[in-house]
Amino acid sequence: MRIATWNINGIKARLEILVTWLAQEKPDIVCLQEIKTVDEGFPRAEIEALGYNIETHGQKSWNGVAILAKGRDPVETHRGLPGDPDDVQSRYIEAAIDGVLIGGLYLPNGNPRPGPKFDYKLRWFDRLIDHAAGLLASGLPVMLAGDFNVMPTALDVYKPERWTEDALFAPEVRAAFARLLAQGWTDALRTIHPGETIYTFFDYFRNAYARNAGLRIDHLLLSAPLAARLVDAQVDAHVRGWEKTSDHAPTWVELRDG
DNA sequence: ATGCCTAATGCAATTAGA
Repeated sequence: MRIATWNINGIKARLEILVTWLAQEKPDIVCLQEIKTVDEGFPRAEIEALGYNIETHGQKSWNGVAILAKGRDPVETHRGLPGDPDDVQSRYIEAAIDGVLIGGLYLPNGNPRPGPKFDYKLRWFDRLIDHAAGLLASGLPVMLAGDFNVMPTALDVYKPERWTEDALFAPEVRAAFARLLAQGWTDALRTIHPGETIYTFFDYFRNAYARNAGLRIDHLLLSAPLAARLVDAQVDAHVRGWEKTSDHAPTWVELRDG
C-alpha cells in the first residue's frame, strides 16, 4: 500500500497536475495540503473519476486539507485539530482507511519570527503533540503525514546557516519536532535515506529546483505497527520539474500488507 | 535587508507562502 502526502498549493490551479500524477503513480492514499478552497469548491468529480473517495476540510483562500483513498471508503475521525475551539484554520483531517489511521496535517508556517504567527505555530505544535500521544496510546497502526513546515536537522536544509532565525528551522521548532518523534514515531523518509540529502520543497525563486536548493519539510511519521511494515519511502522530485507545478513534491511510503 | 515566484481574491494591489 502506497501512502503519499503532497502540498498541492491550490487544488484549482493544480488539478491537471494532480490528475496526471495520480494516473501515473496510482497511490492508494493521498494527503493533500493547501487546497485553498472551501469544501464545495473541491473538484471532486475529476478525482472520483480516477477511483478515489475524498474527505476535505477546506477553507476560503488559504490552508485546507484533504484525504483521497482509492477504492476505499475513508471514515473520518477528526476535522480540525483538537485542543482549541477558537482555531478557525483548516489544517488537520484524520480518517481510518483499511485499518490504518491517517492524520493529514498542514502545520503553520510561523513566519515572521518572533510574532503572533510564530506563537500560533508553537501552540499548534503543542496541540499536535498532545493529540499524537493519544493516537500512539491507541496502539493502532497510525500515520501522521503532511507539510510540517519544519526542517528537522541541518541535513534537511541546503544552506542551514541562512535559516537559523527562520520559523521553519528555529531551535524551538526543531525541539518541538524532536519531542513529537520521541513519543515513538518513525520518520519514514529519513529511515530509508539515512545521511542522504533529500528534499521535498523547492522555492519558486531563483530556480531553486534546478539548483537542488531545497528543504525537507514534508514528513510521513509512522507508529510502531506501521514502521514494522515500512518497505520504501521516496520523493517524486521529477514532478517539481513539471510546468505549473506546486513548489512541493509528492512524498510517499510503501507499506507491506498488515 | 530585500526581491526573486506563485495563488487567491477580484480586477489592482494586497496577503500569504517558506
